[in-house]
Amino acid sequence: MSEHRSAGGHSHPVDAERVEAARQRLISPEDAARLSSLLGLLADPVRARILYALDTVEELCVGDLALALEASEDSVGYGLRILRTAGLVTGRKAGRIVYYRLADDFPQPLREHCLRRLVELTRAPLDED
Amino acid sequence: MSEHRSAGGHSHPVDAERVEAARQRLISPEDAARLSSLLGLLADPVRARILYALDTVEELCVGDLALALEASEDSVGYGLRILRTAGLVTGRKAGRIVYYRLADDFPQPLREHCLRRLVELTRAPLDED
DNA sequence: ATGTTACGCGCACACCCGTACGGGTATCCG
DNA sequence: CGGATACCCGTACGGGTGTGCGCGTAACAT
Repeated sequence: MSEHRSAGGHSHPVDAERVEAARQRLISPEDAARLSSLLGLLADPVRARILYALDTVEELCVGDLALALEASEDSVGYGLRILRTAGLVTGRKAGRIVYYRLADDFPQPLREHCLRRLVELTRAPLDED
Repeated sequence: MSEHRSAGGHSHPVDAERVEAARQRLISPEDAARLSSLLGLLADPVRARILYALDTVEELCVGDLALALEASEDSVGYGLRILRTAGLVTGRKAGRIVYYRLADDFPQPLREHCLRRLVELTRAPLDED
């Protein structure tokens, strides 16, 4: 059998029950893709810090944000572009200054769980690498 | 001014107060890196589905996992390697079969919030692209 | 009007990541 | 034993990703 051994390792289950159980309660590839792309937005130190900062002070312009994070204005600008494209942040333009804040429809669970609680997780990592 | 314009867009804050407020309650780059690399593990449909599957049926071997997810055994194997390296899953070897499950010290907040609750978020996405 | 500031944008670069493929090892079956 | 199975590993490759740089634009200051 020299097809694509891609999905053809073994054809018959070892634990047919569990396989079936897993199949029923499984998340679809589409949902997984959505979830992944959403979490992927936090999978970058700069973006994560941006969101966390905006969660605490609610409004900041690009320069001040870069200043607060001690990051390059370029990377902050790029991060904001990604987040803006994804619809997680919005920009209020006042003169030549653009004030960014979390979008009104910012996913509350994401805000609550990933931004606020998971941070504490990373702050108390007793072991790991 | 032809230095690195990296961190030197503007030198004086616009909202000195907010900048200071953000600075104090900020997450360090290290914490952000930890959080990001952790969430980055979920930023892949295959890995996310693997973890979710293992969260529901608690134990599965590689082949059955690939079978349940209808994914290639290669990608599942690769995903498991990443997760195993990160310490999120462990493998119990029984004969030639390796049964995987979530690690004992699997971050509970991650399990609770990202795996279980955030999935519901993706299932009721009112808009987004 | 002229220069400066604040920000966006596009380009080029290096880099990481997931996939596919070919092997390799240990186990089970006949 | 010998062959098939279940899985792991290393490699090569295409594609996506973050960064730095220059330039453009709009707004403010002088």
